[in-house]
Amino acid sequence: MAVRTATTKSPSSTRAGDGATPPRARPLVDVRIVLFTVSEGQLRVACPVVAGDRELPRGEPTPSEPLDASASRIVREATGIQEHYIEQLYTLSIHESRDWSVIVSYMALVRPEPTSPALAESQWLAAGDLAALSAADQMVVEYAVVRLRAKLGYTNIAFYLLPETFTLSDLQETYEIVLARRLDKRNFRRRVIASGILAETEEKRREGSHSPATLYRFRPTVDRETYLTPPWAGSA
Amino acid sequence: MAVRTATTKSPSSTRAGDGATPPRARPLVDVRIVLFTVSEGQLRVACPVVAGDRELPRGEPTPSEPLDASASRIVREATGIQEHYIEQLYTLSIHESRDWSVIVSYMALVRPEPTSPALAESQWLAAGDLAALSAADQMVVEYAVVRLRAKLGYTNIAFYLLPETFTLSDLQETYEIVLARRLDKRNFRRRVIASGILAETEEKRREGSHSPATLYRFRPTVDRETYLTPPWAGSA
DNA sequence: GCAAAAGTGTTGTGTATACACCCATGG
DNA sequence: CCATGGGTGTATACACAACACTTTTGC
Repeated sequence: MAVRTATTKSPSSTRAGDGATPPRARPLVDVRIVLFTVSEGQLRVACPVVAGDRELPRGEPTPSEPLDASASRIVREATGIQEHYIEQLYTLSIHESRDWSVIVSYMALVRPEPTSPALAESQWLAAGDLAALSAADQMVVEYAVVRLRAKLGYTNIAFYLLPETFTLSDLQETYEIVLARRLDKRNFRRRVIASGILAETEEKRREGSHSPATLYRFRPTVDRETYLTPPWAGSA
Repeated sequence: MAVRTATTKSPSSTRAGDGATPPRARPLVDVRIVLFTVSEGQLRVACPVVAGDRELPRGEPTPSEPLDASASRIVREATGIQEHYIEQLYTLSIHESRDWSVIVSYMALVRPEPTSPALAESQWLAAGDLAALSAADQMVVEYAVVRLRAKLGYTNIAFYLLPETFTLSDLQETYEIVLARRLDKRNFRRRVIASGILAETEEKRREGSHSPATLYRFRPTVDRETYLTPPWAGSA
């Protein structure tokens, strides 16, 4: 079944900077980030208040950065937080308050730092209660949650939601919060141990009236995150 | 581990159209599509020649279309072909010939039409031989191939690379071409039958000196493609 | 009658799930 | 001594891979 001969001439009418065609109006490129953390038993999203409205951290890229670096910078500028993981989600074109924007959405994760969280607690919304956000922002968050849940299954990503060392129960709790369902303790432990991403530490944590729990850390192994992330993720 | 109080004020310096900040230079939003087909035993990519160079179909979005519709229109304008499937890949910011562009890349599929393929055969490059393309375009194609291969495994996507009806051998051949490896006939047939995505037709195809082969078609069932594709894929 | 592709089963191996009890500790 | 969470094993079902021969047809 060959693709046979018959040339259609038509391109170039929409070409970029070829001088012949007058320059078009350009959309605003608007990078928005869904920054997650887990705190107080909930999956939360950073939603700073800007001009009275809650919104996702957002901003424009600059020519001198790779796009992923722009996203990271925008997180920092909007929240004062440096995320621990960031990944692009999707790009879409919308109209919002008379602007034409191309929104490039990102998902980012930050560990619940015990020290200086840099963003008031009130500025974190539970992922299940997004009514305060614009429709576009809600859409982006919903999708980010889907992606985050999916990626828990086949990557190390939970790493970026936990402190340096943690117990297996901490890890399981994080999974359960993000997935919003209970997991079987024995199966969970077996799987996560078998996967080899954890290293047991010497220490144990003793708290409460029960056996002390072994602390683990994630192996810095070259990890499984490179699955559906493009090779260039982070060029200029 | 609560996220505690300490507000950092800093956003809004990078905000969009809030009049206070002078308008920044905006990048060109450049949509590029990797349009695949399978022909003559090869996975091929549409690379029309523009101004003497081979390049991926590309163009700018307009305010009145959803972004995915822009991509589809650009395919049509650049190749004369209406693709059968299209999906967004990734967005990145690059400098190419003095322009600052935000490239939004797409993967599209078109069935090898027996009738009027609308693009000269010479304008299709084998996916393994991309030397004629720019570095940025090669990067995009490489990634599209990765995604296409991955998606073969858990979606109906091969549907869009085959004619209406086809034999199991045709289907297997398409998989083998895209994946660039051989598959076991019995396992392949069992899996694909068990998945329930195929419907047997009445007809058989007789060609060559051997038994006639049963023709199948894909079930129009609501399909598995909705996995990692965001819910809004196709809004305004 | 022979070349060429269609079609067809079984077995082993690994992976995911369901499920319940004892142990160490602090108070 | 008791309440709390830490930690452990087994049986079953399912998915996947390896593997070879018979049948139908056109020439």
